[in-house]
Amino acid sequence: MPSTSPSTPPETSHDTPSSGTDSTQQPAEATAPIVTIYDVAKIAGVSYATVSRYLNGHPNVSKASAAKIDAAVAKTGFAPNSSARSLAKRRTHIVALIIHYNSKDVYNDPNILSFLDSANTRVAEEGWQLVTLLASNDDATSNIEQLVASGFADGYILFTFDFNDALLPIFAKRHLAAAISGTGYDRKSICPCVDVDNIGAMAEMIRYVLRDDNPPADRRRTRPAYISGPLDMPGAPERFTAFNRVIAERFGTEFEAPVAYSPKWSRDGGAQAIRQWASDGTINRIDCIIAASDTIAAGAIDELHRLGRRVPDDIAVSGFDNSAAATACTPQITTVDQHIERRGAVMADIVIRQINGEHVPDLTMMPTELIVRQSA
Amino acid sequence: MPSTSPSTPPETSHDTPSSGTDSTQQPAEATAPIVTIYDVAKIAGVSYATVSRYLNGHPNVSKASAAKIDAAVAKTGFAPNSSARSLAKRRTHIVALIIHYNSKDVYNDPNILSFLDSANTRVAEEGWQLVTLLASNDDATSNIEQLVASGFADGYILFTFDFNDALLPIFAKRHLAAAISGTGYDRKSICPCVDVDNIGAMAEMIRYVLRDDNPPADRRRTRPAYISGPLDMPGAPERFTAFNRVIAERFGTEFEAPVAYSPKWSRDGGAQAIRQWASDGTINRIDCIIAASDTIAAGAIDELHRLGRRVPDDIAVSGFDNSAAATACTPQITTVDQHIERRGAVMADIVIRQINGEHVPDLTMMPTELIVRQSA
DNA sequence: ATGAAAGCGCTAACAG
DNA sequence: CTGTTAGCGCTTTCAT
Repeated sequence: MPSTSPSTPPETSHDTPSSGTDSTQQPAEATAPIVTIYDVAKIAGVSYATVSRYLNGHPNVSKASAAKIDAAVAKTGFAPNSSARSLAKRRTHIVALIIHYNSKDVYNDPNILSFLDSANTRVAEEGWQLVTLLASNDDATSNIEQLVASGFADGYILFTFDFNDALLPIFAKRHLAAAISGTGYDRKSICPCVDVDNIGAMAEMIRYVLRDDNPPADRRRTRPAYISGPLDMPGAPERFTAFNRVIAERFGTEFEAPVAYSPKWSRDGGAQAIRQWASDGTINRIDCIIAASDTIAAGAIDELHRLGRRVPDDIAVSGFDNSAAATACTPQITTVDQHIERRGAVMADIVIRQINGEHVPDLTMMPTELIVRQSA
Repeated sequence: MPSTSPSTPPETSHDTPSSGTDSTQQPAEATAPIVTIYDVAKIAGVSYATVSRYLNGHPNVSKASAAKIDAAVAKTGFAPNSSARSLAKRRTHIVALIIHYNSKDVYNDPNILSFLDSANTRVAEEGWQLVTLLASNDDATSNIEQLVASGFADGYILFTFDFNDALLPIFAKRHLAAAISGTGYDRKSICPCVDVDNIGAMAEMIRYVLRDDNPPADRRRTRPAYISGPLDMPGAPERFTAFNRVIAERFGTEFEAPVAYSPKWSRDGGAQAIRQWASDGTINRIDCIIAASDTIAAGAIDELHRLGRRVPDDIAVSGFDNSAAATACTPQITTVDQHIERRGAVMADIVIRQINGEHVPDLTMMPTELIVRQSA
């Protein structure tokens, strides 16, 4: 009876639970009874190839079969096993978003969640799945490295990598569908970048803060200072360059503006800069602060308040990002909107197109917008 | 020569790229040449079963073979395909963390990232992979439903589901390894819960705010008001219950304290409550506000400042969570630390233990801590 | 339109 | 210690 040829594949455990006597109710607890495509085929009375075809939307399946299959699927609650499917199709239909941060720093970036949501939505539209991997320590990072090498996903979105990131080499080596946020990496050897024109946008902001056509003469800002973001992370060097350029152009190359370096994109970095400037007297020689991000600006404003300075009356402060920190602050922060909530979708799109074999640009620049509020 | 018996399996495309002449450099571009365990076996000169054994840390592999395999792996950059591995082992080694939020609300929850980091670290320790799925819209949610049914992960951590969540039924139906954050679901039918004693913790806070042993007599708070979180989400009902109880116990059951309902766990909800109370005069009849979360408290404080009220001099405000919002505020917020940064690890642990077949408690309560700062 | 057969890349008994 | 033999559950020619 068991003809050696697998006309219906190996009848191992595949058999509807109790095909006949359903008397002895098992003690339950058992792992969910795996229902396979063979079970469905048997119940529907068609070959499993037909079930597969139907489920994958192939044209040639009769209405009769379709109906029977629908019924069987409904009855069994069948869902095709994702590993088996991926193995057979050599496509996982997964796009992985890798967030690389040194653990606690993650919390300082108010942009992450909106970026994530944006990418998630775009990928979901495609019927694929976005999964987020958090590389926040060495363990996690090396696991992820392994995962990437194992073909876990069809494409990758890289977020917040510093220039020396341990994960970068694997993307440089293997030719994977990917996109990275920010420029300044050794671009050719990695993957397509998406960024904003940090230099242009920051320059616009600084010119706005230093504007002399608008406010009353006694409010014109002439003594600027800068708080930089971490220079080993994308965006920070460019924004700093913009500051140096505009200052040189406005006040001459010999003009020396105070500069502080925040080691992270955090409120704390902003607060520390102010404390330092307060202790060395710099604070009395400046009338506006250009901060490299909203969080840094917010931290600075907090500390200025603590020292009894009024913002913007005594000193103006500008930010960058238009993140939640900008509006949660009093006064609300004048900033640059880099539309981070669209960046995720744009990057997802670039990855998807690569997966589909399309060509994508090496560099995509997204627009920015000056948002004038009360802080500057 | 091709002996029909698959001693070395089907020699389809498996052959090291140019095994001999490496003259004609291909135009590159091609998809990464898939290197399999067969390639490694062939190069190492052993059977692929031996390679598999060695790579999976089985005891019986000779040093000689091991060395040859190491060399072959290094040479080829081989990494076992994750789909094939999962299919054969019937284990994905993936734990999925599902975050369910109505899109933009995600940004209002400052707890997410620290929770995520905590879970991520715990899962990575195990050598498994945590992946985060964001159910922020219908598309994404139904994709995730499908994914869960397809055995995408070995276990699931459920975060921020409201009581009527569309994803809950699938966990109730299939018997999956999972853990959910918060109580108040129809527990028996879903999965193990992890929570804090919201009632106890909030009661402690309220008693602290209303304390009469500590502050000068003219600062004793006797006219409390409450701003509730969204009552369809875990935690909110319990905290509200605590308020009602303590107030009744302190001032009698007929005492009516003003109550506002924030539709989300957001700053905005706190601000709106204050605006409402300002417009109807309630604001003049209260001297302390118990807010259901730090974000709500922060929004309330902002708005109070805008109205020229001093916190805590004119009115005290307390929060809950000890999130970043609590310290980013001036004055810093007196709150309850629920150690969300440990919750992720605890939940991950519960899921892992289920996967390993261990028994886990239906309900795990985590400790809380009253954090006294300046706002109350 | 549908069944049979082969195979995706890997693990895991089972014999030696 | 190692090779052989079966699958894991699904997709995809290839005939029919």
